[in-house]
Amino acid sequence: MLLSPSQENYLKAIYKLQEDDGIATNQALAAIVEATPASVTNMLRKLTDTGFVEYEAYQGATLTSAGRNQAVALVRKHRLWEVFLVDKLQYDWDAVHALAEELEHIGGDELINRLDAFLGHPGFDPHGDPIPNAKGVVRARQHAIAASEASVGGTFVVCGVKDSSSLFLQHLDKLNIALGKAYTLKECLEFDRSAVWTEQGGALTNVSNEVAKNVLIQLTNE
Amino acid sequence: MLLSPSQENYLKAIYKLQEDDGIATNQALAAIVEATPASVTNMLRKLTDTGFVEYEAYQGATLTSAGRNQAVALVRKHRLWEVFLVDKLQYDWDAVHALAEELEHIGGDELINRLDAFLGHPGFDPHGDPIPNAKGVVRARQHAIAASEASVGGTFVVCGVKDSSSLFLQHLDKLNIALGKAYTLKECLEFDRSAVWTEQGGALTNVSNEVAKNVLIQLTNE
DNA sequence: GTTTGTTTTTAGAATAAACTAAAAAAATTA
DNA sequence: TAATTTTTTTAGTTTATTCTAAAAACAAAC
Repeated sequence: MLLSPSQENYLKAIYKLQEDDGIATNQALAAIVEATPASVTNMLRKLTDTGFVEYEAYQGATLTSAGRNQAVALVRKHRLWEVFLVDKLQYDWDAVHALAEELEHIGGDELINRLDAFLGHPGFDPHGDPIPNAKGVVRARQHAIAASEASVGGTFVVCGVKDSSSLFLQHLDKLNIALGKAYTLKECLEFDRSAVWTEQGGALTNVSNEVAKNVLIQLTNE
Repeated sequence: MLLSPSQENYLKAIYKLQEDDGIATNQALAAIVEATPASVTNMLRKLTDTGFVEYEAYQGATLTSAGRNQAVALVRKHRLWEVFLVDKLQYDWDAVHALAEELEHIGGDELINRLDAFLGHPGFDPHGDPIPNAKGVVRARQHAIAASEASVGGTFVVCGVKDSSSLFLQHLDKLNIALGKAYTLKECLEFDRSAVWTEQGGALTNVSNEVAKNVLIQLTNE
């Protein structure tokens, strides 16, 4: 069964919503695929007919296993292309999403498996999100929590972001926060719930709670 | 002005026909873009309205300079992606056309210029066709003639193909003929106009006239 | 438990790109 | 030149995806 780019985007959107919220409502889907709720109803019909989605009026959409396979394959393609763009073409991590969004619809398994091999079978994309393998298995990020959950004195490594919008990623660039960097949480400021992080080198960074909530970290025992 | 993949394909087709035959007829276009002549008429209208094509009923289509710029940019994208697929992803040269056909519609100048740099600014694609530079300048292949034009005793290097269909390229693979290889034309056989080529190493290859007409060579003075 | 408000669906229409079949123009042949 | 063939265009449909506006269903609040 061959899917159009548009249909693929719907499957990806349903997948994302199911992962995040458990339920894919019509309106949430409309926001993601940038269409009206009426268009979403239409497309869900079609995807139900072709067996990728289960959907009953007013009940929201669920992926069938065929649908989930497609969605995971798309996530894999998206994230591998992002790795390519950052690692090989030197793009900044905040600039790759839109291009990967186009590239993910190209070719089939052959292309993406070759790309995967060329990139050295990376486990994570430039935002720290795990890359499903060729069989569609998504390895969960272990021990990742939001930086806002850390306790004073704790040490951690930045391993991902919750928000991967350009705006947020550029903000992290300005704060000089990047994946893989290690910090100690020095203190939490009562006034605005912002935090002070120190790098190994000693540099101080003031991190707002809004930012900390969207940075994923792994605690280190040291 | 933003063009759809379909519109881009028409521009590329007109460009190709103008280069090869001088004139882009409705029917020839239909064959290339795989549509009916009626659909071609429709699209030529639209492309005329948007200023990429000059077209009057029954007179065939011509690219405006805007149209030619677009077409050359597409050729550049197509050929650079082919280099990527062969050099980096280890595809065979007969397998890359279809994928490049999809990839060429992705992204803009930024992406393709980064890809170009990553590949080391290649001058030719895997079939020996020249790659237009970022300014749209297409360097002509110098001294290239069809292998069928060589004279007995002459030495030459294979530098391209006229036919880049999968079928033909796979045939060349079977004959062990590849770009960059040097041969001497040993003899021409009267009976079926086939030729005998010898490699430096001494290996003999029997080449039909049909094949020789589609292999491009550069004569070497030795 | 009505009323109010939100979400979803229906119904009908728009757009892009393709199609078929028939008419018109151009090219070729007799 | 007239007749025939080929090519191109016109006219009217089709398909996929989207839209708007109105109706229906659901959820919440009084």
